[in-house]
Amino acid sequence: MINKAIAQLFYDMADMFEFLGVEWKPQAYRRGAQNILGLGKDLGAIYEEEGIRGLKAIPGIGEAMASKIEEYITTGKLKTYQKLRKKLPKGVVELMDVPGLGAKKAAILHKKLKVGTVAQLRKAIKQHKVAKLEGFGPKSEANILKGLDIFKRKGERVLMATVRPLADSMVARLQKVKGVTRVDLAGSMRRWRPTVKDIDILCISDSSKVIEAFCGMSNVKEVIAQGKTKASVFVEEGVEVDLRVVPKESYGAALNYFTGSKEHNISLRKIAIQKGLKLNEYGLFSKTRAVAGKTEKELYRKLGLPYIEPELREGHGELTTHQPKLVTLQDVKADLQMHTTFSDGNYSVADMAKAAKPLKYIAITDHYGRIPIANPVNKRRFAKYSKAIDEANKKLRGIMVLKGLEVDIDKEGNVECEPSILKQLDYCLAAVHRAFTMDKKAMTKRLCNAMDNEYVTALAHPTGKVVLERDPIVFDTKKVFAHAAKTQTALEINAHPSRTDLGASMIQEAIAHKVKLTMGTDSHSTEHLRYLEYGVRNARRGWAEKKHILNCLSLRQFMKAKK
DNA sequence: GCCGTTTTCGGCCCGACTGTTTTCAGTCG
Ligand SMILES: Nc1nc2c(ncn2[C@H]2C[C@H](O)[C@@H](COP(=O)(O)OP(=O)(O)OP(=O)(O)O)O2)c(=O)[nH]1
Ligand SMILES: [Mg+2]
Ligand SMILES: [Mg+2]
Ligand SMILES: [Zn+2]
Repeated sequence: MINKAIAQLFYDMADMFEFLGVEWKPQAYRRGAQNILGLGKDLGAIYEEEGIRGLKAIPGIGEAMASKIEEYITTGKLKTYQKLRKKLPKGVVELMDVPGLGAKKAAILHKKLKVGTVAQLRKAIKQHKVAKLEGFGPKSEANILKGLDIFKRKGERVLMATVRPLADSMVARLQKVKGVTRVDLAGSMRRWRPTVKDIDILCISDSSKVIEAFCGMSNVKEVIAQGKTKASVFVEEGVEVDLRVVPKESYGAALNYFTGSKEHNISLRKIAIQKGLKLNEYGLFSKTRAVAGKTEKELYRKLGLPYIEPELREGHGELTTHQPKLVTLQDVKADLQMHTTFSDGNYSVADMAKAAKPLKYIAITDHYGRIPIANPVNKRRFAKYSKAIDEANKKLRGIMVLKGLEVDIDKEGNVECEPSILKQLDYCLAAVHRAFTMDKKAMTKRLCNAMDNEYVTALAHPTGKVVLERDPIVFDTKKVFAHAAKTQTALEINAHPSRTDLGASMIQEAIAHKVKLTMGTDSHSTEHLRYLEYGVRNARRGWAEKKHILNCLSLRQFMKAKK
């Protein structure tokens, strides 16, 4: 999709406008970018079908941005962006990425000291030139250095799954503090974003004692800010943790505020204004009288809205689109991707099956083919593999093991496995494991060819991305999703946190194309089976319902419904 | 730059914490 590229250009333009002190355009461009990301439909397709008018129908996109989108679609360039960029090279705007430096201060540094990069900023501080500037002082220098050396750069993110245990333990520690009656994870963690910038924790307490306890925790390396109602710390684990403390009667409003997203919050606050009310983290107010605040449900109701699930609160149309009943973990009856000692897994077929209960069925999908690193099953070892699954099924009670494989797709889209083997499978995953960079057209053809194979049940981790590490492969989503629907090939929601593939927006797009989805944890050990919850949360973020995911079916129905 | 059944002009979410500002701007959530 071209959407991401255009949204990024708009975000960059917003930063540059902000740096230049231009009013309102930053907000406007960010809103436009945000809404483009939440579209679930390709801008190119919209332009093709409905032209400029279609583009202007997108909220936050008017004359100016629509014609910029048109320019980018037709020429692949954006003149306004290039002009701005010429004036403000990346290094200059990146000054705003230093914690504590915003547009105003960055602009002063650039203007008065000719600082154009982070390295030059460091040098200026060493010469104590910064402290002499108006609006700066000795503490500013120290804080900027801290920001550079200790804290993360703005926008730097970590995998949510890696910090979740830390977050849970900090919640548990806060629950033990005297006077604290409730603690919740909030922010992007409560929304189950695959990556997070920080850990946000909300608690109820009438005293600010909890703030002292929080800032004094053993893993706190640096206290960034500490006040009466909130504090921010940087912990040894290398992440920022924000705590917000409110009284009981504000808890619903505060949980809503701190869960976000920012865009969702702003939309709710605008609705409040329209109703002559005011919404903040303490409650919903008519003049000074609280109309709601204790619970989130009450808050949404008083705003005339249904309760919105946290996973949907991204400012992606959740207030104007009917919210379906989203899939839940209990709906999922099976885990459809995992590995055993037959390839690169650490446990036997029976071990994985027993650990996967109370699921009703699983697919063992060991690697097949030639990648030596994954110790793949091959033609010679397949009989033994097949027999092991049959034997396990004879002994197992309450869970059924499907015979699967994860086979490679070659550059042309051929599935690298003999039909004589494929036809013995209950469930065949095909995946791109090499040659990730290809021409878009060729990649699209490659995936469509693979789906033409009558034995391929689903494409595993369809985009091949590794979160924060490897970019997705590039293909024409419209063509691939249409072909998946046509050939009845399912697309996988790989639940492993570092895959999260398909991701939320593509899940939404796939559903719009009537594509069937499957879900698998890609477990290589029994420990990984719990990642199924991440898969479900990701599916919910993609607005998926039970009916969209094949492994919500009973085994019998699943066998009938799959390709 | 975008938007509107009370507006085509005048708004655009609202509050906490920090530092050098002697009364509040900047940054952030
Ligand atoms: N009303 C309002 N709320 C905000 C604003 N910025 C942040 N919040 C709220 C919503 C956020 O979800 C919550 C936590 O802020 P964070 O900066 O930690 O963002 P969030 O956790 O959503 O994402 P992250 O993964 O941390 O980048 O605070 C804002 O400008 N206005
Ligand atoms: Mg956060
Ligand atoms: Mg935060
Ligand atoms: Zn794979």
